[in-house]
Amino acid sequence: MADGHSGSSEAVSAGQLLQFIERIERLEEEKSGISDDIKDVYAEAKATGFDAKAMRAIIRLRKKPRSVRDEEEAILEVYLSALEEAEGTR
Amino acid sequence: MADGHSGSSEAVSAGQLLQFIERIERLEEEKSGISDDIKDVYAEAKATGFDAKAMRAIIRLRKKPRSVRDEEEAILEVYLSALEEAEGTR
Amino acid sequence: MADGHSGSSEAVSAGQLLQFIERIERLEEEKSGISDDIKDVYAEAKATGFDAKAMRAIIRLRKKPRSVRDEEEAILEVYLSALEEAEGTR
Amino acid sequence: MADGHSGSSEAVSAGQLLQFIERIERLEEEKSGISDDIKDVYAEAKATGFDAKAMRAIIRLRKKPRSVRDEEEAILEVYLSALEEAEGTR
DNA sequence: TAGGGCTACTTCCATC
DNA sequence: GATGGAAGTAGCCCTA
Repeated sequence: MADGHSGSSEAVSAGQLLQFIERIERLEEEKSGISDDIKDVYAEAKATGFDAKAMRAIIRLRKKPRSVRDEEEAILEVYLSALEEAEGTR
Repeated sequence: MADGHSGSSEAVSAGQLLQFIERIERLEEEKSGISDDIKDVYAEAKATGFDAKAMRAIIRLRKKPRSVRDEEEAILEVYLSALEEAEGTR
Repeated sequence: MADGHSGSSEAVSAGQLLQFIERIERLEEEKSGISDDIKDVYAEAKATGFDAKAMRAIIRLRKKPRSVRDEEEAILEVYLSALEEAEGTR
Repeated sequence: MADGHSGSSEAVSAGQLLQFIERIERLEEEKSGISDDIKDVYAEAKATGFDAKAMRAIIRLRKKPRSVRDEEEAILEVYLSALEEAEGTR
């Protein structure tokens, strides 16, 4: 064996592990680069006179429609059944 | 019965529901008060010259049973040596 | 000096640190106990026939009024100004 | 001008705002896609027999510059010995 | 084992 | 420039 303590299957595992780690690290780098880009856009918008906080609010709103509909429908149902039950006490 | 659809069992349910809700709300208030207390202690410690981050690390360490901690460290070591090995083969 | 390496100020510091740590740990224990109580209430409610998810929705709703009002007013303002501007393009 | 209150500069602003918003939304979509990719890699690694938690720990370690890591460990050690000392005096 | 809820951390913004 | 507070995000756990 080439080195003092490793057989081929451990070598394979070690190599695989390293590959996984490095793939993740590359992806996280990309992700972080995109986060920076987003920051830049906010900064540019701010420099143009826009309010970042308000922009975030808008983006949040535009993002919701799907999730919001789900959640608010659920809440509505809850309210409705709660009301039905509460009306039973009158 | 006064109205067309509610009987005493719904009344009971609605009352029970409200009681459950209110018990939970009281507990959450307490919990949130304690969170505030914890923040206060960290602030006080910080004012005394201690490093909050390190304190958090210590508390985390003390929370985990020794055996768990040892095992996690062991796995980590194994992985780290595997990576060293793998990097050594390039 | 009593031991081989510590002076009284270090002793004080060490004692203070320990006290801070233990105060926090006690508070976290209380907090975690309350979390457990909350879980118990949910479990009890569930056993009584209520839907925990719906209960959570209700509690969320009842909790909001303050924060919601803030946030949704803010969003409303944003929307209003955005609309004012967008109308300028017609 | 067609309406009573909007001039070309508001039109420009509204258009700019929309452009900023859409740029950000596109970037956030990319970011979220990458997050999904990362999850996939962890899942694949796990299926291969690796422990995701340990992998995260490694990635965290590799991300911090050696100097930072050393310093944090040093502080932690100091605090830990302080605690040992303080507990020894009781 | 996948999903959702909870917790904790980090990052960002506003204030002094 | 620092500090505190708030928001968004990631990791963990527990249930179904």
